[in-house]
Amino acid sequence: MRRMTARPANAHQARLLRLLRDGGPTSRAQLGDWMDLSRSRLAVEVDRLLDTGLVIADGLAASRGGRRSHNIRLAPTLRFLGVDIGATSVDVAVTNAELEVLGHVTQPMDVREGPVAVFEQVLAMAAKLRGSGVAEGFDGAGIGVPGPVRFPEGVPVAPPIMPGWDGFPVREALSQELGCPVMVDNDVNLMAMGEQQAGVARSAKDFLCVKIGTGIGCGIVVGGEVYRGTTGSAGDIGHIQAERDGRPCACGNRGCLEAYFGGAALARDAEAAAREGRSAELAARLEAAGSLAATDVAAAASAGDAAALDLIRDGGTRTGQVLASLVSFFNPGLVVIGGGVTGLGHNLLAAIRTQVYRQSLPLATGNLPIVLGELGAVAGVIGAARLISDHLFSPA
Amino acid sequence: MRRMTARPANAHQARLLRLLRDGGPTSRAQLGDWMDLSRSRLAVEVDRLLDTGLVIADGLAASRGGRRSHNIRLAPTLRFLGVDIGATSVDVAVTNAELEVLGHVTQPMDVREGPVAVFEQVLAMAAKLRGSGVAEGFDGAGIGVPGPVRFPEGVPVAPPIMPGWDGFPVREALSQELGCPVMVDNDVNLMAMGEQQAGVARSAKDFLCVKIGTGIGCGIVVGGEVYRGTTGSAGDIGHIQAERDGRPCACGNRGCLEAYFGGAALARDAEAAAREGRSAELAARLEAAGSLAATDVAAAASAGDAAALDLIRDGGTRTGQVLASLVSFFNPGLVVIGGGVTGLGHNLLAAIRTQVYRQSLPLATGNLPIVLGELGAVAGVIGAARLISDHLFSPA
DNA sequence: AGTCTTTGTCCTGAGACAGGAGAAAGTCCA
DNA sequence: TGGACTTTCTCCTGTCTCAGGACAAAGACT
Repeated sequence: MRRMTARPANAHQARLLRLLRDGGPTSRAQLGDWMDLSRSRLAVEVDRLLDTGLVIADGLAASRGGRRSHNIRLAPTLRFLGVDIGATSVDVAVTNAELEVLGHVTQPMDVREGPVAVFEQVLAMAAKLRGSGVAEGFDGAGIGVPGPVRFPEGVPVAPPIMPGWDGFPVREALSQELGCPVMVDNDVNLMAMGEQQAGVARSAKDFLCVKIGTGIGCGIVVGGEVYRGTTGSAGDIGHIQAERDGRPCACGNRGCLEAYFGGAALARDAEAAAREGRSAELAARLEAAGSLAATDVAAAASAGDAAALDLIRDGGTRTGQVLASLVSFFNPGLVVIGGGVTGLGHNLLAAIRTQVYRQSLPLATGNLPIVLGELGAVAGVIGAARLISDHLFSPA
Repeated sequence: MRRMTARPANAHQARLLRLLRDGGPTSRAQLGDWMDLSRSRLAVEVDRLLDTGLVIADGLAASRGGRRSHNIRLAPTLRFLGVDIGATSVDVAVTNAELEVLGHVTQPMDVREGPVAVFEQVLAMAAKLRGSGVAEGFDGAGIGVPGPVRFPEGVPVAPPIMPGWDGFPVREALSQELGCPVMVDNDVNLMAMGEQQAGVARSAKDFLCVKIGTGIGCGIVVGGEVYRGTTGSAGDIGHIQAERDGRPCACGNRGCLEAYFGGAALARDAEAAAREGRSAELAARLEAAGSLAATDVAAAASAGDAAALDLIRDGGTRTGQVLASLVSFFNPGLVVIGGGVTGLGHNLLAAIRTQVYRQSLPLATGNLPIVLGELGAVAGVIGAARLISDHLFSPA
C-alpha cells in the first residue's frame, strides 16, 4: 500500500492537520472558527489538503439547525508506529492519525545488548502488529530511548545505561529499515508528550513529568513544547545529589537520587531487607523468584509489609526533596509522576507531596497539582506517535 | 515634547524596530538581507515606519563599491526609563532607543518603606535625570522589583522581602505618574535580559543568570525568552534547601540557601566572625563602621583575610551545590553570576565552578561556561529598558 | 571614459485574505 | 404543509502582501 508522502504546504495546513488530529472529525465552519480564518480562505486550504489525500470528507454530520456539514477528517489509513525502548523492556504500538492506539505489544528486553539486537526485536514486533491487520504500513515512527539524544540528528549521546548506543544513528538506520520518516527522543520527553496528548496534562502549558523507572528522569514542558536543553540532557535528574557524601553511585559521584530510588535501587534495597530478615513478606518473594523487582515491593506494601512501606516512603521522600527544589526553580503548573514504579501508587505520591508542599515556596505550590500519570505504559508510545505526527504535520 | 504614540502595525515592522535597536543604523539593503524579505516589500514597511516617525533616514553611509546607502535608524529622540528597585538601593537610568545608557543615578533606599515612598523617590530621580538634559520625556519605562510579579498585570505577588507591596498596582500607578507605558518584572529577570542585551549572554539562547544580592534569585531564559513560570515565581532559588535540618530561615523553613549566603547572611556571618575573634581584619572594619556588609568581606578577602575567604568559599560552595542540581535539570548553555556580591569576584566564581563541574552530569557541564556578569549595576536598568522596548516594539 | 558594483525605486503578476451574496439543505413553528 | 429562520458551503470581488525583474542613481575601479 502506498504510504503518506504529502506534507502540509504551509502553516495553515499544518495547523489544520493538528486540529483534526486533536479534535477529531470537524466541519469546515468549525475549523474556520478555531483557526480565526475566513471561510473562503479556509475552504481553499481544506480543498488542497483533500487533493493531497491527507484528509478526506466523508458523510454528513447531524444538522445543528441548518444545512448539514461535511465531516472533514484525517485519512483513516494513516498509521504511526510508536516505540518506547526502556532499560529492561520495549513497547511497540500502532496508532491512527488521531493517535489512538490500535495495537500494542510489550516484550522484555535488555538495552545493553546494543542497538542492532534491539532493533531486530523492534522490527519483529512491528511486523507482528502489521500482520495482525491494524496496519498495512507505517507513515512515520517515533522512537524513545532511555538516555540523552541529540535531537535534530536523532542520535543518542553518552547514554549512561546503554553504552553501546553512543553515536548510533538511530533515526537514519530505522528510517531505512521502516521506509518512513523517523524521529528520536528521550523516553521521558515522550512520556510527557503522551500525557499532554491524551493524559492528565491535556490542558497544561508548563509542567514537569517525572518518570521513575529503572532510572529517574524528568520531562520539561515549557509553553506546550518539550524543552531539551543545550545538549539534549535537560531533565536528567537521576544524578542530582540527594545526600551529601551519600551512597556511591554508578555514575562515579556520591549520593545521587538514583542511588536511593528508582527500580534498580529499590530492588536492591528490597533484597537487602529480605536477606537481613527485616521483612518476611519480601523474604518469601525472594525465595520464590530468586530476585526482587519494584512490583514485589508494591505487592508487599499493599499487603501491609512495614519494610516495603518504609522503602517506598523513603524513596518518595528523597524524590520529593529533589522535586521541591525543581518546583521552586521552575514553578510548574502541574507535576505528573509516572513510570514503572507508579504501581507503588498513593503511598509514593503521598510521600512526594508531603515533601514538596513542605519545602517549596508557597507561591509555587499554592495551586500545584501533583498527580499520577493516567496512561501507564502507553504514555511513551502515544508520545512517540505524537512526536512523529508533530514532525509530519509541520510545513515541509 | 511629544512622545512616541505610534506602534508597529505588523510583525515586519516590529522586527525592523528590534533589528535597528540591536544592530544600530542600517541600510535598507542590509535590513532586507537580515529579514529575508524582498527589497520591494521591505521598502514599503520602512516607508510606513518613516511616516510614523519611529525611524528616520539621515545621512548617507560610505560607499561599499556602489551607490551610497541611506542610514535608517530609530528616532534619536526616543527615551526609555529603566528602574531597578533592589532591597536596599534603587537604580534609575535613561536610555536611547538603542538601549544605550545616557544617564544613571543610584541611591540607597529601603523597599520596606512601601511602594508610595519608594516611587516618590524614583520619580524624583527620574525628574533629576530629565533635568540634566538627557531626556525631555519618556516613551516607556521598565521597572524591576525584588520579588515575584504577576507579569501580565504588572503587580507584585506575595513578595517575602517587601510585604507592603503585595498586590500594589505598580504598572498602573507608574503609568499614570509617568504618562507612558510601563512594564514590571522581577529584578532577576531584568538582569538576565540586560546581560542578554548588552552583556556576556549576547549569543545565548538557553541560559541561567544567578543574582546574588541581598537575596538569591535566578533568571531563566528559554529560547531567548525569559521564562516566568505559572505564577511568576520561577527562578526563586533562594529558598531551595541547601542543608537538611540546617539553619532556620526567615521563610519558616530550615537550611535554605539564603540562610547561608547572599548579602544578608554574609554580613551576619562576617559580624559573627569579627566578634568571635576569628578575623582581625573584619573586627577592625566592624569597629570602624558599626556594621559589616558584603563589600567588607570582599575587601578583607582581597587583603588576604582567611576568615573572609572561608566565608566566600563556603557560600560559593553551597551556591554551587544548588546550581549543580539546576544545571543537571536545565542543561543551560551558559551560567552568568551577577548581583551585588560579584565584588567577591573570582574566589566566589572558583568555588561555584568547582562544585558544579564536580556534581553535574558531564554531558551538561562539558561545554558550559560559568562566568561573571559584565554589566554590574547597569544590567538591571538595561534589562528594564529592554523589557519596555520589547513591549513597544511588538505589533499593536 | 568605460565597466562594474551596490543601492534604491517602480512595476507587474501571483497568491493571500476578508467579507458579502447567494445557493443548498436542513429545523421549527403555526 | 408551508413559510420563516439557521447553518453550511461556494463563489466573487476588491484589497493587501510579496517576489523578482527592469532600471535609474551614484559611486568604485581600471
